[in-house]
Amino acid sequence: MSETAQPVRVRFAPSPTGKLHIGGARTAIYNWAFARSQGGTFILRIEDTDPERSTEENTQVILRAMKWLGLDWDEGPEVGGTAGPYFQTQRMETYADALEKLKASGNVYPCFCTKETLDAKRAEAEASEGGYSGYDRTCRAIDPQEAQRRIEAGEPHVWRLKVPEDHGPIAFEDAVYGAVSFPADVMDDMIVVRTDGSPTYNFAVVCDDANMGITHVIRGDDHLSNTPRQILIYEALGLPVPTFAHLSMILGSDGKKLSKRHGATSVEEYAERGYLPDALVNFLALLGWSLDGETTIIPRSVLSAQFSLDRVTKKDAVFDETKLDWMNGCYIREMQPTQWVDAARPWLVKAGAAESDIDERPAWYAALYPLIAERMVRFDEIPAKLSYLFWGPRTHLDEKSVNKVLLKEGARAQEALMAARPIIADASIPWECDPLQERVRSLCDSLDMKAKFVFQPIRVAVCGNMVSPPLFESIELMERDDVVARIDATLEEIFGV
RNA sequence: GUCCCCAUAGUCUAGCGGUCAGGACGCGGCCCUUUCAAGGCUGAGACACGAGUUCGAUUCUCGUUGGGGGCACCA
Repeated sequence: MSETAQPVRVRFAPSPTGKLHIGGARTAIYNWAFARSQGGTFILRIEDTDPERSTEENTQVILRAMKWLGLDWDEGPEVGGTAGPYFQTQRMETYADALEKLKASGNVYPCFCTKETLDAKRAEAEASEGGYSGYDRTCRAIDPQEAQRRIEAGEPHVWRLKVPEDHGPIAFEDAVYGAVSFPADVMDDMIVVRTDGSPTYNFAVVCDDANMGITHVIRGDDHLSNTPRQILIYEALGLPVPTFAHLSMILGSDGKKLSKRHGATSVEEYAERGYLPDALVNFLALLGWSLDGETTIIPRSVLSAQFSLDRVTKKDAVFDETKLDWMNGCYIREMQPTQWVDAARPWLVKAGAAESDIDERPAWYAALYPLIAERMVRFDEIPAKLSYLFWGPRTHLDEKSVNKVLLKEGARAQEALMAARPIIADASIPWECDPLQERVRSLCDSLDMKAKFVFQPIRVAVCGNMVSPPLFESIELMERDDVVARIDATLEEIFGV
């Protein structure tokens, strides 16, 4: 990025036609990281020119997702900026100005062909041997005087770019793909302004990027073929062409473009399922970029300092949720207990905690962290894994666990439970993990049982399941009477004593 | 159909003419252990194919095959 001494300005430009999806999020992350690493400016622009599909609600969802991901923008909605406004629908006069400029320079001409005849021609061409190869330039041949008369007579028309006849191949140096070249003769005279006077996507993008002083256009691969068209517009407008950097696609596990049937595709859904924004950012950053090929846990501080376009891959990447899970677990294990409580709050409530209780006993909730941190990868596992802490005196026995640990062991399990019960009920023993555990361990010796034959029945009785966080660390966090009550209930329910 | 792009294990990737082809997820084994995890050690697993260029190709060129994207008065 040395050929331009000017400061870096990049933008992420989503259309509010849906939620922020995974692919868009990665594009946003790369733009953000590139701006941060270059000391540049990161701009957020909303491309809402499609009134049919754009909604205010989607705009809000996108802004919320950006904030959740921690991708702060320097210019854009809510923060403003000198290159605004940042909604395309509010920049209509800039497109009108650009059109006037193109008319004046003769780089554009009116086209009176109706959508219907165009569609018919295209259908016909597609059915024939050669296939469709773009607009046939019928109206380009119309005499300017004649065209002017028809416009004044009120005939509906669009404006098309007059692609130079003698234009050589359109070549550019993509920051990711390297040298890319398109033959100019396959470019048709694209529509730049529609019948209703609104700009088409390619035209609006060029106007905005130019007016906003964008130096690097970092966007999805699906725009690679649009790039030569946009370059033609830059040229017609006499504007400098920015550096382009195209990003490969993110595919689903079946190698097909990521879509609804692959499950969660929006950032919002990942938040709801209990992924940490730092983990998602880290994971997405690595989908097409590497720091050194070795490092996988990359904090955003490193990302924002070390990101570089020359380490971006050209190959499409498959989104592998298994690895995201692992990475989320890594980030959970690095949290501070109080931080974890904050993040876990909605799921703790689902597990049975009262909001007020979380506020009143922060230390107790923070104590859950060491019990669960290395046993969870997503926050939505919390209800299933920690609800036993909120059962009070009742227990909810898992059938499979009962069969395997209590019924199958029969007398031995009953014996262990009955022997452990007085220890747990003994008020002279401090209600703490270590002394309780110590006493139960020595019980194993006196009963001549292996530890698991004593611990597992207690675990099932108290936690309801043969799989749980550490037993006495959990018991310590509960009330003695409740624990005893659960053992009694189990004894009665399973063994009838 | 046409134009453009891509190609290292199941997945994410390192590599930029000579490497035991490296790392991570996942998978197998062992250790630890009251369950499950986490952690440590360890094992299996890849250069799509075919021609060139070269003393030597994963790496450079061409072709084949496979995959992806564009070709709208959508963005």
